[in-house]
Amino acid sequence: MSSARHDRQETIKKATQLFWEKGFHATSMRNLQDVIDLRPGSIYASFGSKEGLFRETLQCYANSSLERLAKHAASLPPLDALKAFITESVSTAKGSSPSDMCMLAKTVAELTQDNAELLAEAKRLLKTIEVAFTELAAKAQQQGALDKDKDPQRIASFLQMQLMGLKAYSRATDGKANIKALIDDAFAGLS
Amino acid sequence: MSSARHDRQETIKKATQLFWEKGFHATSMRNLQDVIDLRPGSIYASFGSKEGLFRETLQCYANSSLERLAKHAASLPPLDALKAFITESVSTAKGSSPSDMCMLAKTVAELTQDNAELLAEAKRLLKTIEVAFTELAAKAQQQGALDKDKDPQRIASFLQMQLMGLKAYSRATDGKANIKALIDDAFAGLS
DNA sequence: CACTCGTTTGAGCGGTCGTTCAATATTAGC
DNA sequence: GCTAATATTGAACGACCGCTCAAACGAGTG
Repeated sequence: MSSARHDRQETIKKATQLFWEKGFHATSMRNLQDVIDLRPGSIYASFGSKEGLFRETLQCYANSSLERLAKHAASLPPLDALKAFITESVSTAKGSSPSDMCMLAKTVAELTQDNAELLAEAKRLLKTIEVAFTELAAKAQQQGALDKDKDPQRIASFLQMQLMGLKAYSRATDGKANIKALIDDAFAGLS
Repeated sequence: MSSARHDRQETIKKATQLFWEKGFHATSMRNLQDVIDLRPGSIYASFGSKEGLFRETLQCYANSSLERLAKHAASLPPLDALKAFITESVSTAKGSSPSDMCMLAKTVAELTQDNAELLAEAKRLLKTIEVAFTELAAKAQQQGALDKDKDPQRIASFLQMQLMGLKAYSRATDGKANIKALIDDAFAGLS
């Protein structure tokens, strides 16, 4: 269980791509077997179930999102980092990435109480991203880039909501819409 | 085919509730058979396939959305009607309605090219709602409630994006978030 | 009431689903 | 190089999927 012959991280990455593209229900185990090149026994020995594997892909996705955000925060002022992160999230979603949607938002949209644990996990991971937003918003206030009378929490939830809306709208319009204008409008009330 | 013994509209309504709640893939025909109280033969005689029935539920959902919007537009100034519609869409979604999500946005998020026709239909219906937004935005400009140098098309797409984001965020937070504040923030740039 | 013809029924089809487990292959320790 | 321990394989399982169709039903007509 602990020392697998295959590269666990690599396996999760490949599974993430597939789940992200097709969603939980539309992805079959046989689909996964082909993509991650493992037979059912190995998958179940490593991850326990389809749900178990999916949970790890959610965490993988959330981690890489947080890393992207941190990368921008390291080289840009907080508010610019937030805008850069959101712009990147929405626009890179148009081409190379599996779906145009946020995988966590897509999961929250798809799942019901029939998969309560996965639904709760996706919500929890979204919250961790929002917390990172809150920290950056607070930092922006300290640096005077943002009104100090605004609640950083409220700004963070607003940005999270914008990100969800932007990705969903981008997908609904096949990226034909003027996304850049929409992002500018979204940030208009802040800067 | 044309004269069914069951109430076709009532059947579609019930199916809409179920599809809206669980999504296309997670809703089984046996599920539907129970809810709409028809046996498979009748369903296939009336709607042809699961996809055919789903398509009609999408149209049913879009129509009732457009009717709600028209209802508000009949008794309120254009901009207030838009805000009332969005507020209603997001807040009624918290309780009685099947999902907290917009059924069309949920469908666009869930489906892939494996169901290309349904995906295209959901996108098309979203666009019809956006067109209604555009008309109201233009009317608001004529009445001086909105800057005339803003493109009504751009305002409409912004509002559509906001609506998608609000519903998705509301679902992700179990409606615990301060949705009213978010709506105010969303409209802050307009009024 | 008998006949007609479109509607409804529901058992059941072929296929795919997530999952299991005995058999096999691979590695690590001596 | 043998053995014990562990990872991997893949055929197969029961359950459920979307869907079909011969048979039963029932409203309208004469």
